[in-house]
Amino acid sequence: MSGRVIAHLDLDAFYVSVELRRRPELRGRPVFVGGQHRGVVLSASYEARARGVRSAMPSVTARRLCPEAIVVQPDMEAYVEASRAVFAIMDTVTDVVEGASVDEAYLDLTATRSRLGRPEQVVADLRARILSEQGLPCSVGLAPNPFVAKMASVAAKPDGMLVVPQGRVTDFLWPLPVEQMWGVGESTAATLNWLGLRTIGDLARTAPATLQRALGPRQGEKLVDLANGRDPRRLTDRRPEEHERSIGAQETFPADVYDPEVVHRELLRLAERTSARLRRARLVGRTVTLSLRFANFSALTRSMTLTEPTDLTDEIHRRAVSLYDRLGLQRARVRQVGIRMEGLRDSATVSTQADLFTPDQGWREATAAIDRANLRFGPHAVQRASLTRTW
DNA sequence: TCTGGGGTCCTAGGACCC
DNA sequence: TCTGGGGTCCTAGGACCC
Repeated sequence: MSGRVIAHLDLDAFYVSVELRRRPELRGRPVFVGGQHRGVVLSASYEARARGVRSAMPSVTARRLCPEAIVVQPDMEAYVEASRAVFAIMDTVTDVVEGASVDEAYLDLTATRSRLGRPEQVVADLRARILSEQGLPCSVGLAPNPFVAKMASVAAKPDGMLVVPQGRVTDFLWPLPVEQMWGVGESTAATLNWLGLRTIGDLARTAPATLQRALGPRQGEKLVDLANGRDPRRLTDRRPEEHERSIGAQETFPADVYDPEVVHRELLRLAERTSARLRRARLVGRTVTLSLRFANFSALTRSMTLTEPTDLTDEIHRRAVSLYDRLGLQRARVRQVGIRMEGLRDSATVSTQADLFTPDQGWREATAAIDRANLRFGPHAVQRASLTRTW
C-alpha cells in the first residue's frame, strides 16, 4: 500500500473567471472567451454552458446557441500572470507542485500531514486562500493517486472538493461512462463502445489482452490499470516549461490560401516566432517539422533532421520552405501551417567553436541584435522586411 | 465563416549496425 | 547459402489533453 495523498486542483472556467474579476458587471451572465474569425471557445461561464456552449466549440456555433452571450477576446498575458500568482500560493503548501497546464496542478500532500494536519483541511484552506487573495474559484480532488484525484476534481466542479479514499476508489470510478475517463477521447471511446464497454467498471473487468489487441500494447495496459484505480506515476515539481520536448508555432489563415508565396512568407513569421522562443530558452533543436492543414481539414506533416541543431530563424525557415516545396502542391487550399522544432538540447552544450568562421556567424550576431531590440521595444519592433508586407 | 494553438506520447516501418 | 535477433535513429501519422 502506498498511502499517498494526491490533490488535483483545477481553476473553474479559468479564463472567464479572470475576466469576471476585472469586469464584475458580467457576473451571472453567459460569457465566453473565444477567438475571432475561425476561432473556438477557450472558456465558457457556467451560464453559457447551461445553453450548450462548450470549450473547443467553434465560436460561430457558440454564438448561434447563445446569441446574447458576451464574447471576450483572450488576453493570455493576464491569464499567465493570474496563473503564476495561484502557483505561488500552492508552492507554500508543498514542494511537490506539478503544473499540468496554466490552470491545473497536482500536489503531493503525503508528507505534509505532520506539518500541516489533515489533507482535507489543508485543501480547504488552500481553496479559500486562492478565492480570497486572487478572486478565483477552483475545484479539488483528493485521492490516493493522480488519476483518481483528477477524476475527483472534475466530479467536484464547480467550486467544490471531493475526497476519494483508497477504500472508495472503485465505487467512485466504476459507474462512470468511459467517455468521462481521462485518456479516453472520441476515437478510443468509439472502439470501447464497439467492444460493448460502456462504463469504467466494464473496462476494469476486461482482460488486458483484449484491450491490447484493440488499442495497442501500451494504451491497453494503461487503461485497464487506470480503470482499476491504479496509477503509480510519481509527481515531479518541475514546471512544464522546464522540460519541454518541442517548441513550435502554427497559424490558421483568415481565409484559405492558394499562393505558395503567401505560405513561404507565413513560414518566415513562424520560423521567427519559434526560433526566438528557442533562443530565449537557450535551446537548439535538430528536427524541423512542417505541418499543414488543408481546406477539407485533412492534415500532413513532413520533417527533416539536421546534422547540427540550430536556433536560427533563417535556417529553420529555409528547411521548412524546402519541405513545403518538396510536396509539389498544385492549387492546394491551405488552411493552416505550422513549424515545430524537436530534438531540443541546451544550446550551451553545443559547440559554438565550429561556426565561428562560417557565414552563419553574421546571421547569429544580427539575430542577437534583433532579439535584444524586440525585448526592449516589444515583439514587433524589428522584423525582416519581407514580413512588413501584408498578404 | 464549422472546427485554435500549445503541447505530449505512442505506433509502425525502414535503414543501419552489431 | 540461408537465416536470426536486438537496438537506435528517422519519418509519418494519429490520439489525446488543456
